Parts: sequence; structure tokens; C-alpha cells
Amino acid sequence: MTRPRTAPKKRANGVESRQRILDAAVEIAGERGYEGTSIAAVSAKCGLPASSIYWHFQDKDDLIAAVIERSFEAWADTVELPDDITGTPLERVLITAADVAKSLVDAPDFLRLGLMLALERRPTEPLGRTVFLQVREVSLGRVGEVIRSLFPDLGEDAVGTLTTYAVAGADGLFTHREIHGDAVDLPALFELHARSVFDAAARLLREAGGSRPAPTHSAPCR
Amino acid sequence: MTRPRTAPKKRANGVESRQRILDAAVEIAGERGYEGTSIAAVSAKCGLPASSIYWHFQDKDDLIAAVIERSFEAWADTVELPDDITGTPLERVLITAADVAKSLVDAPDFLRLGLMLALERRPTEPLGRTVFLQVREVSLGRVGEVIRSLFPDLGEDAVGTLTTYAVAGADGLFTHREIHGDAVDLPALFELHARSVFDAAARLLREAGGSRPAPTHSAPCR
Amino acid sequence: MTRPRTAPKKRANGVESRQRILDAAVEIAGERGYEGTSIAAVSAKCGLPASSIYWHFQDKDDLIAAVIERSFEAWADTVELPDDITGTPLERVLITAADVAKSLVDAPDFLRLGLMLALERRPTEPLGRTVFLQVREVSLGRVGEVIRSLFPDLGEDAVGTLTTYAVAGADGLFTHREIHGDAVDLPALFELHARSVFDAAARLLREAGGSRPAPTHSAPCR
Amino acid sequence: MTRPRTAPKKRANGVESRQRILDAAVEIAGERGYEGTSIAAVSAKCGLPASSIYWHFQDKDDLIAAVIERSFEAWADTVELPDDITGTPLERVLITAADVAKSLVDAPDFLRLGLMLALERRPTEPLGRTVFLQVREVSLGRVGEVIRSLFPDLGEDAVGTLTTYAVAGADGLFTHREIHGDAVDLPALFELHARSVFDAAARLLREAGGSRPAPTHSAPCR
DNA sequence: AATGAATGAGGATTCATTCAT
DNA sequence: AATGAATGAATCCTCATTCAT
Repeated sequence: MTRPRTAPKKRANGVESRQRILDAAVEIAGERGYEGTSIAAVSAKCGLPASSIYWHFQDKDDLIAAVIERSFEAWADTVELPDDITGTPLERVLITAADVAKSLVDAPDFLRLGLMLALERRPTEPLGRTVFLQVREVSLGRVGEVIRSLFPDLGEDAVGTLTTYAVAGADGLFTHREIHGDAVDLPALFELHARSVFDAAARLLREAGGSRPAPTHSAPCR
Repeated sequence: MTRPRTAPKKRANGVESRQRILDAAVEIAGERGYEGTSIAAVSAKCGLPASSIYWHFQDKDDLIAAVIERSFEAWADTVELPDDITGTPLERVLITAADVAKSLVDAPDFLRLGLMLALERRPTEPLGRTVFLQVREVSLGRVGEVIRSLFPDLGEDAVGTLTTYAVAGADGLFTHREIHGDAVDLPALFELHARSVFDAAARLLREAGGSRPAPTHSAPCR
Repeated sequence: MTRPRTAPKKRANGVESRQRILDAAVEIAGERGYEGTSIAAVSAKCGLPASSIYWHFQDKDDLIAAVIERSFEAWADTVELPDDITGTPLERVLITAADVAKSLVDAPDFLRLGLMLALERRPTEPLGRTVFLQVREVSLGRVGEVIRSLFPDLGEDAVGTLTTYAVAGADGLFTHREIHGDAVDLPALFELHARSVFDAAARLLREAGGSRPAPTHSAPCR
Repeated sequence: MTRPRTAPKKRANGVESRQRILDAAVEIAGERGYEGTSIAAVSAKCGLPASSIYWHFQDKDDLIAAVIERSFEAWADTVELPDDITGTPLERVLITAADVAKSLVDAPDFLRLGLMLALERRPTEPLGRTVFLQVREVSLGRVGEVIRSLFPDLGEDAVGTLTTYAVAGADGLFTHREIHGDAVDLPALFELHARSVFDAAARLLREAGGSRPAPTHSAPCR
């Protein structure tokens, strides 16, 4: 009765169907959100009957969650936060931002769908939302690491605030591009944002670094 | 095949009914998005039968659009961009940001629903999405004015870029709070964002001010 | 509480509304039949609110019946069976047929709608169907008279059969034209039909007129 | 928001279910026409839930079209235009007419429904109407063949006119019987009609036969 | 590893009609 | 003489899901 959540070695073939379903689902869910994604529509798009979808996934919730999971993984593979520690902090921030900007232009499905789910507030939270929050936590963690490594003298609270600000800004810029279309120059806006985060870090460092032990905004913002 | 007839309960009062419907709809649509908002649910919440909703609104699309319109107007009344030109530009930026932050904590329905709709990409665009984009344009216009008045020396391209960045950042921070709940300190993050925008403006001014004819980032980002 | 079924002398104005409603209703009912004619559609077409329609007509049944009645009257005014008894019987048959053909080309609403209603077999017969059957009986009567006057020697049974055949043929040709469009040359077909009826009359006369007192088809067909 | 699950009563048998649905639909549609045929009524009559009807048919339009198609096929199987070429032309015309008359008494559903649909003029033509027009064209073709084989000397125009007249007359007589009930002696009327068509053929033959090149009614009527 | 057929609940929307004004 | 507002029942159709095969 266990369903192959991870691909079953090489007995194969069911795997392809599963991929076909996910391919169809990611497209529809990215277009229409959770409620708008009907099993019938996915079935029509992937060519497999609805009952086959239920062979591969427990229910709609499970399907959407898998969509987000896979889409996030694909995105995470795209983004490769640079490990090489050459260049000034600002240079490294800018390179990282450019990298993220490019990845969001290429594979935005998971984020679009994830944000849609995240903005909803339905009484019984869909599994997909939980998954998105988890992978988002992963992203926040990585961004936090980058910031921490770039500004080792920052306190944890400041790192938290900056991380939140960096990620939220990225969300906002991504959303803006989704709204206004390809004309939006995402890389340029990300560079602007990267500079802002960098400046903010410097500001916080200055505030905390001086002799004043109690800077105004030392408490983390989330 | 004749239908039975029953006496109506209340005496007709169109305006009030319309408001009741909108009140119910804004609540549900803010929670569950476009598809998740069923006429039956709105009917149950406002007490009027579904058919009465169709007396006041052409269809679900029309209803959602009206929800966004009214909710935006309510929000726009809440935000009062300060006309008093006292204080330094930074002070004024901070005050404005605080004002917006507060308004978004209080009346976020239109923005949450609007962003949900904006992120969707369904083939036949819902009317509500169009309305949201319109009111968003209004917001962008006002923010642009504020920026222009604060930094009169900025070129139009820079104003455009800054406006985009300011609004997108606000969207991102708002979204972040919707995701992570009331624990997120929206006013503090908005203050941080305000400083970023201010610094970015200064930076752009510096770049443009030095060797006037060839600023690095003169092209607007959208 | 009595509704003005016949136009109320000259207190006037309500009369015009009534006509507007009937104009709209005849158009829609002619297009879509009984069930397909919704009060809302009539209301939209005539510009008066649905409730006003109920001021003028008791219910939908009543409205449709009035439509048929008025439409029949308009048609009956169009057809003027020639009273002048000049010409041979065949000539007179042909003239009559030409007249009817022309009238059916010009004002076919009542017949189209009537036939639609007549073909239905719903358990509770609509008033409109009854009205149509009544006016149809009137038509049959007149045709019978014409036939009787043209062939005074025919027995009543033969007159009945011929009448039925003449009218049914007209229905069929009319229907054919409704199906196949304006390309159908209704006058020519009516002339053909008229000749057929004339020949049939002659045939029946011959059969009955000989010394054989028991012609094969003396019983009327309906 | 999860739906409850109940066990299905019978084991799946697609073909039989499809027939059951069509059986129910033909009965209702024959009685009440297109608009009067509600899916709920069909569901009630065939015992399958409405949603199951939508498994077998795309929508109501598709169902009605299938009803017409099947009903026509059943009727076409009933009518067997006699292949044996014994007897005089008149005898053969009479036999054919008798055959058709009998078939129309027995299986009139497709024709009644078809005529109802054909008389309608709704802006978006129902699929069923199209199907009816197609099968009607088939019938017209066959009748045309019979006429052509019986009167080989007739020109094509005359064949066309006679075919139209024969079929339209049949429609009219059928309609008459639908209106006035079983008392109408359809076979007798069809015999009368058959004689008329025969006489008309003879007349056309005579006209054309005299001064070959210029027959009075050489243009076909449709 | 799949799928054809089915199903009850619920989706948006329209229906004919009423009644207070 | 008319109408704005309302209403319960019905409309067509889609939903997520199940289960025997």
C-alpha cells in the first residue's frame, strides 16, 4: 500500500506517468491556484484518466504538495549560491542577487504557486501550504547563512531582520514582475535590492558597533 | 411545473443589502481567493439567498471586482500621505512608511485578495484582477508623486525605478506578514525599507549628480 | 383586479407597454419555443422590468397565449381568402394558394411557434397550445368552406379529408421552408400543392360520382 | 471540506448505461423538446445520477444529438423501401407510402423532436438540430432515389421538386397526427399523398414531354 | 500499474413569481 | 400603471473521490 514518494529504483514506467501528472499539475496550479486546479483539468492535460492520478497521489492535497516540492527542488538546483569567497562583500552580495534574479526569471512556478497558497487563509490548511512554508524556511536559512558569512560581526537579531528583509524584498520584486510582465527588469531591481540590503547591514553594523550598546532597532523583526 | 410562492421576510432596501453582500464577500474572498469564494458561502454569511446576490451583481466576477474596489477605497481613505512638508526628507519618508505600514496591518483585505488574483495567470482574466491592477496603478502614481516631491532633482527614470522598488518592497513585506503572522513587526520592517529607499534615492542622486550625462543606472527598471 | 385583455378604450399608455412586451415575446418565443422563452429575456428585450410583465399578464402561460393570439390575428388579417367567385375552380384554388403562401412568407411567427407548441406533449398542456389549436380549428373551418364552395358535390367526409390534406400539406411546406431557409420557393410549392388538392378533389368526385355507391376511401381521414 | 464516500450499487457496464440514458432521454425529449428536457428528469427516469450522464455524454447538447441519431437509425431500420420492382409505378409508390406511414406511427420520436428543433431559430444552433438536418438530408436522398427510379424520364429539377414535396407533405401529415392524435388515419392520408405525388410526377412528365426544351416548371423549388 | 464507470455534494447561475411601494 | 428587490426551486454542469476490474 505504500506509494512511491521517491522514485522506485528501476522497476520504472510508473515513474514516467508520475512525471507527466506533475508536469500537467504544475502548469495548471501555477495558472489557477489551489482551488482552481481540478483533477479533471490535470487529467485532461496529461492524458491520463483521473483515477490514475489517484493511483499516484493520495488526494489533491498530496498532488499539490508534490508539485510544490518538485518545483522547489528544480528551482533550488538552478540557484547555486556561490561558495567561492573571492571579492568584496558587496561584490559577493551582488553576484548572489544576480543569480537569484536569473533563477526566478527561469523557473518561477514554485514561487508563484507557493505565494498564492501562502496568501490564502483557509480554515484547514492545505498540505501544499505547509510544504511551501517548509521550503521557504530552508531558503530563509540559506540566505541567513550567506548574510552571516558576509557580515560576521552582525548579531543574530540583525541577521534575522536582514534575512527577512532580503527575502521579503525578493518576493515583492518577483510578484511585481508576475504582475507587470516581462518588461520588468528583474536583475536590475535585484541589484538595487542587493545594495539596499548591503547598506542596511552596514547601517546596523554601525549602530551596533559603536560604543552605544543599545541600538534602537536591535530586536529582530520577526 | 408551477413554482410555489412564499412571502419575503424583509422590506426591500437595496443599498444596505449590497453592503451586506460585500461585507460577507470581502471576508471570504480575503481568506480563500477567487475560486475559493463560493456564492453559497457568501449567501450563508450575509443571510441573503444566492439569487439575491445576483440581483445586485451580474456574476461572481462582478462581485469580486466590487469587493476589491470597495476594499481599496476603504484602504485609500485610511492611508493619508502627509501633506505637511515639515521635517527633513528622511523624516518625511519615515512618517509616510509608518502610515502605510499601519494601514496595511488594519485593512489588508484588498491587498491580500488583489495579490492572489495578480499572481494567477488564468487564460480569461477575472475582472477583479483588472480592477486590482487599476487601483495598483493609482497607488504607484501616488507613491511616485511623493518620491518626486521629496527628491526633486531625480530624473523621471530614477523616480520610476524607486517607485517600483518602494511598492514592490511593501508588497513583499506585506506578504511576509501574511505568511508568518502577527509576530512580524511590520512597522519596523517598513522603517527599514523606508531607509533603504531613501538611501537608494541618495545613491541615484549621487550617481546622476557627478558626471551628469552618463549615470550608470539611468534606464528605468520597468 | 381585472387585467385589460382587450385594450382599455383610451386611458391609454399601458397599451403601449403591453405591445412592447408582446413584440419582444413573439420574437423570443419564435426563436426558442415555450420553455426557451424566459421572462427575463422578454424583459431584457422590451426594456420593461420583469415585474411589469406580470402586471400585464397573469403568468408566462398567459403571455405566450396572448402572443399566439395576436400573431394569429395579424396573420389572419394578411390572408384574405378571395370572395370574388370569378374564374374556374382551379384558378380560384391557385389564387388562394398563392395568397396563403405569401402570407406565410411574411408573417410566419404564429405558425412556427404554434407548431412548436403543438408538437410538444407535456403533461400539463400550456394555454398557448390550446389557443393555437383553437385558431387552427378556425383555419381548418375556413379552408373547409372554400373547398366546399369550390366542389359543392363533394360529401362531407371527402371535404374533411381534403381539408386535412390541404392544411397538413401547407404545414409541411412551411416547415420545410423554416428548415431550409429562404431558398425554398414557397409559392411554387404551394402551387404544386394546390394542383394536388384540386386533382384529389376531382378524383374523389369521380369515385363518388359514378354509379358505384361505395367508393374505397369514402371515410374521412380524421 | 472532504467529501464522503459511498459504495456504488452496480458494477460498471458502460454500454448498457448509455442505452438506459438514451432510452430515458428519447422519451422525455420527444415529449418536451430541447429546453424541456432537463438532465434531472432524465436522471430520474433512467435511475443513474446526473453526474453519470455526464460521463457518457459531454453535455446536454451532445445527449440530445445522440438521441436524435439513435432514434433516426431505429426508424431507418424500420422503413424498408421495397427493393422488389414488381408492379406498376403507382402500386410501388403506394406500397412505399404505406410503409413509411406505418413506420411513422410506430417510431415517431426522432421526427417529432427533430421537427421541434428544426423549427427553432436560436442564435447558437443546438447540435441536435444539425444532426437532424443531416439525417433529414439522408432521407431526402433516399426518397429522391425512389422517385428517380420510378420516373426515369424526369429531369433532375423535377425530381428535386417532387422529393421536396413528398417529404414536406409527409412532415405535414405527421405533424397533423401529432396534433390531433391517434384518430388521424395516417395510412389513408399517406395514400392520398402518394397519389398526389404520383399525379404530380405524371403532370411534370407531361409538361416536359411535350415541347421538350421549355417546360413551364423546370426550375426546382428548393 | 492502471482505468472505465460511477457517485453524491456542491459549483455558478437562471427560473417564474411575489410584494411593498 | 408600474417597479426595485427579493426568493426558493430548479437549471446545467463540475467536483473530488471510489472501486471493481
